[in-house]
Amino acid sequence: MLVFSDVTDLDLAETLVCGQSFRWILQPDGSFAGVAYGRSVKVRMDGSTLYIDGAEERDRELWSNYFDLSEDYGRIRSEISLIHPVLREAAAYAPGIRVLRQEPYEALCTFIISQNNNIKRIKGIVQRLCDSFGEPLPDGNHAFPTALAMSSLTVEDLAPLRAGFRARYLTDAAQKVHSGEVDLELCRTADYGRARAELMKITGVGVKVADCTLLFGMHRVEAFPVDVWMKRAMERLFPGMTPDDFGNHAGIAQQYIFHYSRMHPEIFGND
DNA sequence: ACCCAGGAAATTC
DNA sequence: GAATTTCATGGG
Repeated sequence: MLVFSDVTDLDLAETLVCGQSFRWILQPDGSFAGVAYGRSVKVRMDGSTLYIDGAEERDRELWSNYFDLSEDYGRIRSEISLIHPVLREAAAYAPGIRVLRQEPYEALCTFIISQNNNIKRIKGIVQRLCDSFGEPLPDGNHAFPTALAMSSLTVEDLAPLRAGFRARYLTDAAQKVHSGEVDLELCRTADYGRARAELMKITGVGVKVADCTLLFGMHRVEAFPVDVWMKRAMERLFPGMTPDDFGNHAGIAQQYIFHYSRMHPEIFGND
């Protein structure tokens, strides 16, 4: 059991099941069970104390990194709140959202799966992908499969996932990442346009999936993914503004806006 | 039966 | 080149 005290600006429900990660499952006792970096754990908060059950002391840095605990989200909220009053309201609405630092290849695959899909079904496909091809862990869960493990699979092998037309996108991603044709490490440091173009070499990766991969897998917080929800939110809440107007923490602003929009569907109703 | 879902490729105009 | 259609699958 790992314990982090004095944790602020973290709400597990807002952060783990709001559509940035697809492997966390709410348990009957209120904790969240999930796997990251090949570690299967259950996490819960009590006040400002974060408990990670099943984690080892030597992984303290790994989990601190995963939850981005060294970042001061209060300061970031203050800064982005100056950009627009509605952004201030969205950030204040769910101040416990953090941008997780997920594994790059996992973020890539899960957001390939996400296209023209809904979160519930995305989770099911990801679950079957891990159970079928991920390394088994001591408690029966499975790590996210590596690009190596997936590189030898065919679309027929992936049929049980019921991923539909996305199956061939996954095999293409696995092969290009494993071969090095697509360099995920380069995407961490290259200038943004270059990083995005690198990911878009993969069939099935367009601007939006690339932006999500960069934001959630490489922690490129300048990314501002625009999906159907964000497009509506931009039109209704931020008319005339573009992603460039949201600053160097645009990705964090995006998460506040995305969550706020989904929690207020009436904003977009019958015009 | 119809529409939509954290889009992108394929086709058509 | 820009606009439209198609792509599997499942739930409402």
